[in-house]
Parts: sequence; structure tokens; C-alpha cells
Amino acid sequence: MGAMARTPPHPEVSEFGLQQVLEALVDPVRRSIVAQLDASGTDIPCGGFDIPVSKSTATHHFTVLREAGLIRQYYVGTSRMNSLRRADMDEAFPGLLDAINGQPVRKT
Amino acid sequence: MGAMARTPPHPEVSEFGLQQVLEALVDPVRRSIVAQLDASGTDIPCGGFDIPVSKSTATHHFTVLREAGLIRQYYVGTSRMNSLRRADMDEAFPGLLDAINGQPVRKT
DNA sequence: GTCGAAGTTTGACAGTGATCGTACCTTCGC
DNA sequence: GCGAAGGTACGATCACTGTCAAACTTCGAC
Repeated sequence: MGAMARTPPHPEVSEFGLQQVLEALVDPVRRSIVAQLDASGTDIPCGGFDIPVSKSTATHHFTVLREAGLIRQYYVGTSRMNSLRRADMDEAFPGLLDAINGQPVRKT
Repeated sequence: MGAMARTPPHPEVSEFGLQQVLEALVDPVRRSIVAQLDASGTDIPCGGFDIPVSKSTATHHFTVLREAGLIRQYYVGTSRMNSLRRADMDEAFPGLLDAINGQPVRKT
């Protein structure tokens, strides 16, 4: 047992803050995580990213991204999956992710 | 005389870096400066902004904004004018300033 | 020339955040 | 149960950055 949260807290779109989102995106490692999620179009477990930091540091980055509203996290067995909250971000800050991820990457 | 630079160095559009721009925009005071420039549509001297910091701190913020390419600075008498490099930013990172300044503020 | 207004420079300080190693906790497979 | 894999929690560094005060510079007005 243990009172561990299977599902950590996620902010709602109405709670997104520009300051917090920018603080999350200003770190190159975190931008890389977002870019990899955006490029793949799939959910990726924490260990599935190509980032040059230790596991504990990675955990920290995922936490920052989740609390800012950029990703959603959920467990699948022993793995923690990460999902980009594209639509939510586009709703809260239209154009921001596109501007940061370079070319708009139209997907209609 | 004095070897003081009447015109400090400004990066060219081709030299703009996303990392540097984000580091500049992550500070609320600097975002406020950019917003005031964008809203006014005019050039504003350093002392003409509504920001809650000392003069020396303000100088620092203007330097960061200039080196990132967000503003252009030039002297007019004893005043240092600040000009938003809107077009340059839009060219380097389309949509970024609009996304950060909230509503696109169409000006056709 | 002298004074004041407008900024800059310098140095110091405090807070924050990225980073890591180690220990710990779950879940899966056997 | 046991072990391993995948992450998390906890401290502890360490560098960077925002902040200010004080001293200095430069230009304009008189």
C-alpha cells in the first residue's frame, strides 16, 4: 500500500499561468522533452527520452512540466507515461508552442 | 571624449537565439517592458517605464533585452530611447511575441 | 563653467534552480 | 517470496541571476 499518488495533480487549463509556462520552457532539457513529445505524436515513458541528465534530475524536469500544464503523466505498470497537453496549451496560449517548436507542423 | 559606446552592440536577426530570447522574456519586469513598448507603439526612454525596480536594475534589464534582440537602444541627448524590434522578432520567431503578449493586437 | 537630470558601472548580497548520488518504493516476472 | 526495472524523495552543491546602493559619466540648460 502506501499513500502514494498513482495520479499526481494536474492543473486545469483555467489555472495555467504564463509565468509558470515560460519558466518551464526556458530550460533546454525541458524544451527538448516537449519537442520530442511533439515530434513523436505519442506518449513516452520517462526513460524513453534522449536527455543528458540523471534519472533524479529527469524526475524534477517532468514535475516542472506537469505542474505548468505542459504534460500529463499516468502510470502504466512500473513506467510513468508522459503525454503532451497540446490542445490545452493551444487553448491557454495560442501559438506559443508553435512559435517555440519552430515550424508550425500542420497536422490536418 | 571617452571610449563610451554611443550606440551599444545589437545582434542581427540571423544571430537571434531562442534560448536567449526566452531567458529575456521569462522575467516579469522585462515582459512588462516589452508589453509597454508594444502597447504604446512608440519608443520610450529608460525612465519612462512603469517598473518597480531601481535605475541600476532597470539598466540591467534593458541590456538583457537588447542583447537578446528584443529592443534597440539609441541616445537622444541624455536619454536612452528604447524601441521594440517587433518585425525582427516576428521574422526570427513568428508568433512568439503575439503568443506572449496575449491577444494578437492586430494593427492592419 | 556649474548644476541637475538620466543612465551606467561596480561590487555585494540573497534567492532560486539545475544537478547529482544515494536510499527508497512499486510493480512485474519468475 | 525474490530480484530487477523504472521512478521518486531527500539532501547537498554550485552557478546564475535579480536586486540594490553608491560613485561615476555625460549631456543639456543656464
